[in-house]
Amino acid sequence: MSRRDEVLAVAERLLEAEGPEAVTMRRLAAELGMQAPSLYKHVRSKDDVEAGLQERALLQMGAAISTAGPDLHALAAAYRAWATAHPRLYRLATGRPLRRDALSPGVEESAAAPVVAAAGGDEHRARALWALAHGLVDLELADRFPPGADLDLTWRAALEAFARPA
Amino acid sequence: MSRRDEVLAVAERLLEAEGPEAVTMRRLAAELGMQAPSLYKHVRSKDDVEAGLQERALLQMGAAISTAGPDLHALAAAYRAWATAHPRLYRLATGRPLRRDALSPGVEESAAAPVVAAAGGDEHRARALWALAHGLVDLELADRFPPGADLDLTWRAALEAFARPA
DNA sequence: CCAGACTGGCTAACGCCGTTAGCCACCCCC
DNA sequence: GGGGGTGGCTAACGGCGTTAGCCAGTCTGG
Repeated sequence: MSRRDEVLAVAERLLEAEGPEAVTMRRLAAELGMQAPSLYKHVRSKDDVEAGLQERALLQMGAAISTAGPDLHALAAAYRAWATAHPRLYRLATGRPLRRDALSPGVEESAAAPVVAAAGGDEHRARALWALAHGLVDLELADRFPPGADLDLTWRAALEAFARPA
Repeated sequence: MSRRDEVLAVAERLLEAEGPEAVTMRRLAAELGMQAPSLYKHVRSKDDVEAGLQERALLQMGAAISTAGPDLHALAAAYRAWATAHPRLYRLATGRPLRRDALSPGVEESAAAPVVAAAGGDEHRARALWALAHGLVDLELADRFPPGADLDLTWRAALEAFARPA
């Protein structure tokens, strides 16, 4: 585990526990028992830290949903479960543009593969399904749905549209 | 137009023209020909400014999509058109939690009404449709789709699932 | 007609932020 | 045993949101 990964691990823990405003260079450094400028020996910038968190999120999420198999409902459940278990990491990862050049090769594809499989290989259907899941999660995490709405039912209604054969 | 609304108008213009990092209290003040602390005579905090922008976005977007009528494709096109015409305002508005207490009453409902209508009155279908549109827009604005993907086709594929009768 | 309050500007300052420059102790290898 | 890389440190800069405190103008009630 490189020093950079240690920083990222601390950042992830801090982000999830106390929210994005707690993830400052000074705080990260303190958590690692050092001073803020020393962080720059392991990490290029704060943006670099966030890019690292984004990649971590992609990896974790890809792993989580690839265990679900090709069933649409199982896949959706896994997606939703991971996102709500790591809400701040999810929002940080999807909230910033994807830096493909800073990403280890293959990460993006392997995270997308289960979705494409569940969509029967149709890339447009896969993207639509992904967008549906992301939209539901994102709106839920941003408290956009009226309080008391039964989101289980909403997910069922949403997936039914996709499950129905053409 | 109250002084607060003037601040919000400048903030919106600045946000869309130069991005969120340009919307600072000092910059806003300069744009209005005053010093930063004077802003606090018209606005409670920067968070208050962002809440105001969120409400503005909701109002504008509600107006934009209510002109589309009950047709699913027209509604989706209007939604997508507004979001891509005001990408940073869209992301700011959906990126922060909805402060219902700071919202003029009725704003949320009237923005949601066209979607519910297009979904045939089914609230779960309406939320799913909303999430689908939001997800597509949000992922596109965050550069998550592979470059070169034909998003028009993706939107068509997505809407077909919802248009198909049960 | 004038006194008082209210409005809306100002300067100075605080504590935080990310980041850079420059320094130095340690350790490993030739 | 000396040289260079590694990984800490302090000091500092400019920018951020925000507060305190001040004051000129205006408007209003007696």
